[in-house]
Amino acid sequence: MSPNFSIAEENYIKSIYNLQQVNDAVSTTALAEHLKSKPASITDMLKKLQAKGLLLYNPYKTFRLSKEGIKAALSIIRRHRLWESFLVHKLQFSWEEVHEVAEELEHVRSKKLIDKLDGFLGYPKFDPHGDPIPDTNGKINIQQQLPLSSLPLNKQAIITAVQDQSSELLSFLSSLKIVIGTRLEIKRRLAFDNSLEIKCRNRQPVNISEQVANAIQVNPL
Amino acid sequence: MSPNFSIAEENYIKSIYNLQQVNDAVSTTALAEHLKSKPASITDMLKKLQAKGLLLYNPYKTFRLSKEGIKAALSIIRRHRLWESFLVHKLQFSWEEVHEVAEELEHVRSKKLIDKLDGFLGYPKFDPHGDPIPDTNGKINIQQQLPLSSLPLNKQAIITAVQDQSSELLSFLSSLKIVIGTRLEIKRRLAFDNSLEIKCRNRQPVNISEQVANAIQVNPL
DNA sequence: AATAATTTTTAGGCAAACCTAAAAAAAATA
DNA sequence: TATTTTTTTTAGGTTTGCCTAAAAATTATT
Ligand SMILES: [Mn+2]
Ligand SMILES: [Mn+2]
Ligand SMILES: [Mn+2]
Ligand SMILES: [Mn+2]
Repeated sequence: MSPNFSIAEENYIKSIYNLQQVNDAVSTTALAEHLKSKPASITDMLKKLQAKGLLLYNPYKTFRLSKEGIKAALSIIRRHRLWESFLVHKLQFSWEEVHEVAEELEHVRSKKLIDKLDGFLGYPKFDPHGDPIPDTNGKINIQQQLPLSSLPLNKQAIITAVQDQSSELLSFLSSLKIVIGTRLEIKRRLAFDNSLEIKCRNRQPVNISEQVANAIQVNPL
Repeated sequence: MSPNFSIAEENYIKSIYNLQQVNDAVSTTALAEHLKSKPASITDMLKKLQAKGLLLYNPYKTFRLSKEGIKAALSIIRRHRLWESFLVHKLQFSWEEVHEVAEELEHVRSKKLIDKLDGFLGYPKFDPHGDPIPDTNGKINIQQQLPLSSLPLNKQAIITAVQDQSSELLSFLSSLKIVIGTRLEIKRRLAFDNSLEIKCRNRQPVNISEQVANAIQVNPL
């Protein structure tokens, strides 16, 4: 059946998947930073993943997940996002607290557990950060979205997702009442620092930095 | 705050706790069998646990958990039994399937997660096998019970727990409709093999072996 | 009490997953 | 293109948790 990966291997597979979504070519250093480890450790693991057929790897050049590797990544991501949904909707965690706990829960490898959890939650399509949840066959609907920083001025859009790396960012957005589904538009863009003045229906406009605008994904109306 | 133990350490602590409940003196070989490893590996870990102050250890003689070690064990057992309850009552697992999955879930170390899960389940006092669940402070109510094999003839009793090591045993009992709360009495004891003929109210009597009777805990009425 | 059997520990090794420092390759710059 | 800088890999080492085989201690038997 489906092979069993170690926790370390799973964390590598998921990180590589996430990085290659953004940038087709993943680098050893980028992955080391993402995983808070050292480049030499990355190389060790790249060789192991290649040996297991999960990675297409040209030493000194590029690497990316094989078909097999992507399948494994989607299964881990499914677990991660379902647990996040459970924590928020059943245990009343707030959206910025769940990532860390899900980072551990995702490694409990029982297909039956995850499929039952999915049903218990009512087969959610998105996690609390707006990211799509792969179904039991690993099918994922990547939604059409762009970073808020690329949205034209005065164009209405709905927030579809927020990159959930940092819980600080998520609680900051919560405090501004900026959540998944919030409708907004950009009123002004400062050339000086690329910060944005954004306006939600019947609310005071607020200013956000370029970095924050990059982390927010929107779907233009 | 509370120190963090590795998964291996947690499994050792829990096994030692369980063994010393039955038999005050735990032996290296017994622990090795319980953990499906080798005596030499046990000795390695005993030294580590002693160094961390979790174990009172006299080489070549006996060992048992320190106060600190018992506290750690109860916390792991709390997690294990709450997850088992979740799996049975929320995800409709059957009682013989849950042990294996809970064996992994128990290692997710987040006090907040477990306390919220406890509330979500309605602060259950017992797990699906009838074993008491320690509360958030580690307090556990050990119920007055004895193995069915020690129950006198013709004395009514209620099943309070079943030792859950083997899922085979649990599904066997399910098929006989013998579950937690079932009221029964022993009608006959065969000296030949110590097997028992047991009778539940308005049901046909059934025969069970000495080993099965040892695994069933009862509370005499 | 001496010997035999059993249990436990020690000695030495291995694999996984990390690390630092050095070497090699690739990319950037002059 | 030659040189410098940056990136990546290799070499060698550590810790954790496991193993087998041998030695030591304990317990059982004569
Ligand atoms: Mn993880
Ligand atoms: Mn998420
Ligand atoms: Mn376990
Ligand atoms: Mn149980």
